[in-house]
Amino acid sequence: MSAIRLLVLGAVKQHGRAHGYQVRNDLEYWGAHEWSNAKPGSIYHALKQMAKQGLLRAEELAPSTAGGPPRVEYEITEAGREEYLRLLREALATYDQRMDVLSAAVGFVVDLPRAEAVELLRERLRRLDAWRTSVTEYYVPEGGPEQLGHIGEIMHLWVHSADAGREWTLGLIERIEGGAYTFAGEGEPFVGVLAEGQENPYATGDAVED
Amino acid sequence: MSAIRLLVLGAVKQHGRAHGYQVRNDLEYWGAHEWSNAKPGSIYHALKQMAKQGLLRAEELAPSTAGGPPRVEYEITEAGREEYLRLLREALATYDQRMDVLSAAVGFVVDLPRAEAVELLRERLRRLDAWRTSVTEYYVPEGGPEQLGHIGEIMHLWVHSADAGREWTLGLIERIEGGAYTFAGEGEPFVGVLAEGQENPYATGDAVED
DNA sequence: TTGACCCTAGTCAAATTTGACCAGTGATCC
DNA sequence: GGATCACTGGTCAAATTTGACTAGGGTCAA
Repeated sequence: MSAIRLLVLGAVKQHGRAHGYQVRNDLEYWGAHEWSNAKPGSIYHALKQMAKQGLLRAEELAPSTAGGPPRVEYEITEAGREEYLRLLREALATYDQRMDVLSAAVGFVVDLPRAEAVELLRERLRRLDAWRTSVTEYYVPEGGPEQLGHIGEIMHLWVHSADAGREWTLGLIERIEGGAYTFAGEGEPFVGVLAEGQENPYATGDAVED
Repeated sequence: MSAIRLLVLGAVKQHGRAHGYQVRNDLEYWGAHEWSNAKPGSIYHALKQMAKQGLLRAEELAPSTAGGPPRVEYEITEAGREEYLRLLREALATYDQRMDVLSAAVGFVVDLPRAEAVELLRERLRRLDAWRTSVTEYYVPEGGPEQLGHIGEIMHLWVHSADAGREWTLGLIERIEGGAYTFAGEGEPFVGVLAEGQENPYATGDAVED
């Protein structure tokens, strides 16, 4: 699973109604072009595809404001809302060592109730531990890890990465349980989209290197 | 960059001469189907594509041993060898937070001279540090990180991940400088391919979960 | 006033990736 | 002795991703 569907669904949902360029702009505002595969082609493709699958409702507008091809505005459907939550839950709970998916999920995590967010992160911990165990048990030959030669370094990398992921997840759980942030049903949600006409402070900056 | 080209080039190179299924088997032996996008379709596609680009030399054989479509055997060309080294060096030095690419690179690192491997890992450290700095500098708003709300957790994740990557890289450099493993030009290289007829101890096991 | 840019809003072909499927061969089971 | 299952060695269509390109309009200085 790539992060693009989650990002695009989330952007359309937060906007209420958006055309491709707005989504593209939001993702740039979030810096997503730096840490995910949010290229224009991918975004427009995802929009069209999800509209075809009933996750979004598309409405073609006349090319009024400017020249160029006619714009299409999208709204999220009920099925899209469900898919959004499904993707979000999956991204939080699974350990697939993909920072882009996890980053996107963290950005949307407050769309869930606080208790559920914590429960999903705990599930993440369980899967991380299971993975760590299976790596150490499964890939260690009888003669000890030295038998593997430099290949053992790959295992080392994985275990190290699992431990780092564990630590970060624990910290996040702690902060959430400690009352940080505003989750679903707790008041004014955090707004992360650009209003119409608002300039993007992060646009085309001398940004994070790829 | 995905890891598939590096993996396939490396497999063909180690084999000297290999057909698609052998490559597929080697990658499974290395567990690559667990941690990279090494599906059959990707492997066969990469072989054909790289043959078209002159990185591999293809030779069609009669469908002798078994039925089914005629097999194609591949050998690495000089251009392929250069591309292999280029991909390997790039994968070691760049910080793109993709575990699959890094894992593949670690698996092949002993194809380089020891000193070069260390130098590439040092470059990796430099880029990691640069990334960490740009994240903390660029994404912190004037009012302090609290302004970001839960979005700050994404930054937190990145910094945490950069620090973990730094630590692992430092450890690896230390072990390599301490004389571990056998690098290019230092004697018998580590053999990581399945000989003809050798059974694959890791095939279709109850493997690491995805 | 025109040429050099940038901004908006996308399109498109090519490359890659996914996941399902296919067609022989050989072994095993009952 | 026929069914079935696993292994070998792939193919193929569909989905996705990439990266370059398009086209109209505005701005701004020479």
